[in-house]
Amino acid sequence: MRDGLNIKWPEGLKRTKARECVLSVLKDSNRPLSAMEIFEEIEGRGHTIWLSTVYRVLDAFEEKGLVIKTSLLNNELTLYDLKATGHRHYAVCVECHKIVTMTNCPMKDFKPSFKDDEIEVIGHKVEVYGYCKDCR
Amino acid sequence: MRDGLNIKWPEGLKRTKARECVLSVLKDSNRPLSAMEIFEEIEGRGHTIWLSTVYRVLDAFEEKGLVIKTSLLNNELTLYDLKATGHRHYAVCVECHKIVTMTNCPMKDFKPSFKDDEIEVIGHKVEVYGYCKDCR
DNA sequence: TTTTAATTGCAACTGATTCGCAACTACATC
DNA sequence: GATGTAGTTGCGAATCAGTTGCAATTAAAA
Repeated sequence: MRDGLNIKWPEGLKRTKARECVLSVLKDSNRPLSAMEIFEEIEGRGHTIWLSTVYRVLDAFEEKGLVIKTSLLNNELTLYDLKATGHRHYAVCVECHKIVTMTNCPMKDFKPSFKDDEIEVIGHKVEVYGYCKDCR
Repeated sequence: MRDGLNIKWPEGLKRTKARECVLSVLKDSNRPLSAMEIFEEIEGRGHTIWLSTVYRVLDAFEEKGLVIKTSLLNNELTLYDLKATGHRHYAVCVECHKIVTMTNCPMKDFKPSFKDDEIEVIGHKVEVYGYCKDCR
């Protein structure tokens, strides 16, 4: 559960039960979730939804900038989180796949330089992997 | 084509035609390649190979530490490169998917801090995205 | 209340990757 | 050089996360 997120319903999206459910699950989670986890949480709360609908809702939310999609561990994990939680990076335990939020960002004050072209940078992704307390 | 890579044949792997082909294609490329690109390049050179074999060879090479597998753009791209080219990161053009090598690393001299756990860091991945010269 | 475009339920599909297994081959041994 | 055999590959079938098509449903504008 997280409070203090100021989330406005994205313009142009109808307020449907499926979308409310997905948004609510994301709000209540303190970590990014996979589509399957979101699906199971919604079912667990006694609602009915289809996994394909979860994907479609997440796509729509991502397009509206409400949600960020992140893949970790070379595609083993694809996770979704509210953008309102702010710019952040994650560390993944290679053993148990626990996700730990990083509280700083290496790209702050860093200027990438390139070899054969000059890239106009619009974003970046940082992923740290290692062992969590329980797994080492 | 790249010279100066000191690559020794990994211990415990038989020297087969399929593996020689894959290794040679990786050596000759100046950028990371997808399994499909490697497959097509081998076919283009007049050899025969199966895509599943390419995957198996790449897996074996990765396990032996000869090759590094990297996924970019949330799984849109999965690429393989020789580890001998050294520690490096890539920038991807979100438009044309051109891959540009970064010549520096933001994680050098950076100490990540974590929120709910202490991760023993064993590695990291950095991905920069933006627009290349041709696409902006 | 009516209208209608957006959304969902549902099932079938896709594309990248993996798997199973028989046939083959590199290479150690005779 | 011939032989044995564990490791490898050819080949196709299977898998699996995610996507798509379409008819039925629904939010919300009129």
